[in-house]
Amino acid sequence: MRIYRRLYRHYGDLKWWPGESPLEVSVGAILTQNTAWSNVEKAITRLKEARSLSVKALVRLSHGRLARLIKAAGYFNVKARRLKNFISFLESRYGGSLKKMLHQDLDRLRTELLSINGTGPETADSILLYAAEKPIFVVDAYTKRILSRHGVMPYEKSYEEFQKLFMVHLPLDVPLYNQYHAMLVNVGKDFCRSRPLCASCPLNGWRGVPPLKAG
DNA sequence: CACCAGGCAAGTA
DNA sequence: TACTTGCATGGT
Repeated sequence: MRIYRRLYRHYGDLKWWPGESPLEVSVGAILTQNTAWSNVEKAITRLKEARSLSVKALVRLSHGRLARLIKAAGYFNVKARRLKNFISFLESRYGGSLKKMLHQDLDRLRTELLSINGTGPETADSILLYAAEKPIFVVDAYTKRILSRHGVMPYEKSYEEFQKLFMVHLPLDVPLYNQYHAMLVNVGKDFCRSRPLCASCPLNGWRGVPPLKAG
């Protein structure tokens, strides 16, 4: 896509990575559901301080203790349950080996992840791309907002429709999808927060769509 | 003070 | 199938 090149000219290589290990990436993917990443970082930090960012520790933790540790990420009761669901699946099906679980082929792993209660399409694809390094495009709120705003696809189209749009126009390439997603998140943060910022968005003029005007 | 942030599942009609 | 609602903290 030409949008990619336009964004690349603006940002250059980002080499974005939302975690230091596959487990940290997976935990972060669940914690960031409808939540600012800055709050997720606080929760991850608490988990590390408590030496609890490991499969064994997470299995051992009670719901209440886990919920307290991740409090800063919001929805802590829901997310504690979802983390437990993920870890329980890992324990029972793979003896706690995340590596083994992530080693499968993309389609099987995606189906498995989606079968876990609390892991929807975006969470599953984040784990697939960033933890398992499988070539799947991650669609998030920024992606839908930015593409619909610039007249590429209506906002109400499904997750899979947005995902297909990227994947039929681009090669299956992990670093490419990583870079593209990172750039879209940055566009969202850098230019979609207010109208004055919007005016300098690198995508303005795409398909003739002008920046938003005041009023 | 109000509003929003890198979703998802469960309930309702 | 297609809405609607609950979940919750921290930043602006």
